Amino acid sequence: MSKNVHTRFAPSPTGFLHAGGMRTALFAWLVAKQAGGQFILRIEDTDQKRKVDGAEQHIRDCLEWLNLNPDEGPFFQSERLELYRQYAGRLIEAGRAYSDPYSPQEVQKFREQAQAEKKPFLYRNHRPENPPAWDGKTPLRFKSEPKDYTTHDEVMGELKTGPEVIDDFILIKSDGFPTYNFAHVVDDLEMKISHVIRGQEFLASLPNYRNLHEALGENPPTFVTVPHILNEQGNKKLSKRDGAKDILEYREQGYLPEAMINFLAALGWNDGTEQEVFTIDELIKKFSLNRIQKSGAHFDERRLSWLNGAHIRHMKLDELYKKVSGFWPKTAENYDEEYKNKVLSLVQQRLKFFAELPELTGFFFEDLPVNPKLISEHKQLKKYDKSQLKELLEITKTELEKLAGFKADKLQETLNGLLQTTGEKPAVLFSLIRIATTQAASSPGLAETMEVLGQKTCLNRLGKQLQDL
RNA sequence: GGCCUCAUCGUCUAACGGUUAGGACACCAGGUUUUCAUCCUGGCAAUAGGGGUUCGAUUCCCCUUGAGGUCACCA
Repeated sequence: MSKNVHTRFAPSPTGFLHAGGMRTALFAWLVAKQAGGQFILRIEDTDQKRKVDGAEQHIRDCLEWLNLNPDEGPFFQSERLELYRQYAGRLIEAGRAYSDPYSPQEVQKFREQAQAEKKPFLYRNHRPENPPAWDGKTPLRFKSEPKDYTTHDEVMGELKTGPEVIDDFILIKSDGFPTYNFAHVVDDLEMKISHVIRGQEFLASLPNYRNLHEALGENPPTFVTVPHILNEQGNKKLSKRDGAKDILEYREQGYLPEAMINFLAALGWNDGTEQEVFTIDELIKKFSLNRIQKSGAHFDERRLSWLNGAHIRHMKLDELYKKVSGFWPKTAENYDEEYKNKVLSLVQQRLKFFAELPELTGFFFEDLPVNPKLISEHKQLKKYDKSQLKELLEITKTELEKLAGFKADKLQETLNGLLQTTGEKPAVLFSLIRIATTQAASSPGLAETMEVLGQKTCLNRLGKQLQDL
C-alpha cells in the first residue's frame, strides 16, 4: 500500500539560500510532484537570535523563481509553541522527559571534561537522579533509551548504529522555544510528512530521532539524506560564509529557472542514461531517490553556464524575447520590438546568460566609437598599411551604396564579389568590414548583422572608420 | 579524539563480477569562406594505496590513506 506523499522544505530564516538548500527543496518538490502529493513549506524560526529580517521573504522568492511553489504553508514554528508543549507534556507524563537542573556553565564543564578525555560528550552520563518538576524556565531534556538501531535511509542505505550515539537532547529551551531536534519531529508527524528530505548534517542524529519517535509511540517517516554540495575547491560544504552565492544572484544574472533546476537536479542525481539536458516535466517523471549519489558534489559554475546556454538555445525566439526584457542595454529603449527580435535571433546561440546581452548587442543600438586597437591588434590586418585598408573600405562602401535591398543573401553575394574584385582573403576583408560596421571584438555573422543594422547605418559607420584611417 | 558517511578523468557522472572503463562540462586541435558562438570531427584525461575472495574485481570483504559530517539551550 502506498502512503500519501507529503514532503516539506524546512529552512531556518537565517540568511539567503544557496545551491545546497535549493537542491534539497527541489528534491522534496520533485518527490511530491511525482507522486501527486503535497509539498509543504515550513519556516523553522525557533532561534530568535539567528533570525534575519527578510530571510523568510527571500526563501519564498527563491521558491517562486524556480516555480517550486508550496501546496501548503508557510507554517511558522514560532506560531506553534502550544503544539510542542503538548507533545512535551506527553513525554513528561510517560517519564521520557525531565527538567535539566544544570546551568549552561555546568554543562559546558562536562563538555570540556569529555573533550579533555578525548571522548564524545554525552549529557546522559550526567543525568540527574531526581530532577525537579519542570517549570518551563529550565531546558526540558529528552530521557533517551540508548540502543542499537538499523536505520534505512533511501539514499544511504542501511545505517547501523550503537547506543553510544543516543543522548538526552534538549526538547524545549529555557526561552520556551523548542529545539530543531524536537520541533521538526513533532511537525513532521503533525503534517504527516512521508519523506524527510534533508542534508547530510543530520545523518548522525537519525538514531536520536528514532528514539524520540518510539517514546512518542509513532512511526518514523522515510528518511532521505542528501549529501552536501561542496564549494568549487571541493574542500568544504557549500556555505554562506565560504562564499556560496545567493541563489537569487543567478536570477539577477539572467539564468533560466529551468536551467538552474536541471543543474541542481543533475548535481548528485542522474537517470542512468546519457541524457544531460532535462525539462522540468522530464525530471518529475524520471526522478528517483535511489539514484541520488551518496557522495558530495562540487558546485561547478561553468557547467551551470553551459546548461543555461543549452536551455536558451532550445527556446523559441518569442519565448526568449519575453524573458530577456529587463536585460537589454539602455540604448535599446528607442528601438522597437521587431528590431530587438532580429537582434536577439542573431545572438541566441551565443548567449550564456542574459546579463551578457548588453555586451553582445551594444553596437546594434548605438554607434560605438572607432577603436583603432581592433585593427592594430588584429593578426591579419595589422600587417596592412592604412592606405591599403582605406582603399578596401572605399571599394566596399561604393558597392554597398549601389545595393538595392539590404538583405543577408544579397549582401553575402556582394561581399563574395568583393573578395573577387579585391583579391583579398575573407579573413582580411570580412574582418575589416566587420570591425568597421560593429566596432566590437566579436559579432554574429557579417551579412546577417549588416542586414539588421541596415544600409544607412552600415555606410555611415564605414565612413567613420575611413575618417579614422 | 569517539562515532557516522563517502571515494571512477580537473569537474558532474555511467558501467547484473566479464566493457578497448562510456557520456557530459572544461581544455586542446581541425572543419563549417571573417571574429565570437553554435554545430560536426578528433584529442587529452580516471577506478586513492595495499591485501584478500574469485577463473575473473571499478563492482564483494578487510586494512591504510584521504575527504566530509557530527559530538550546541544552531538548524
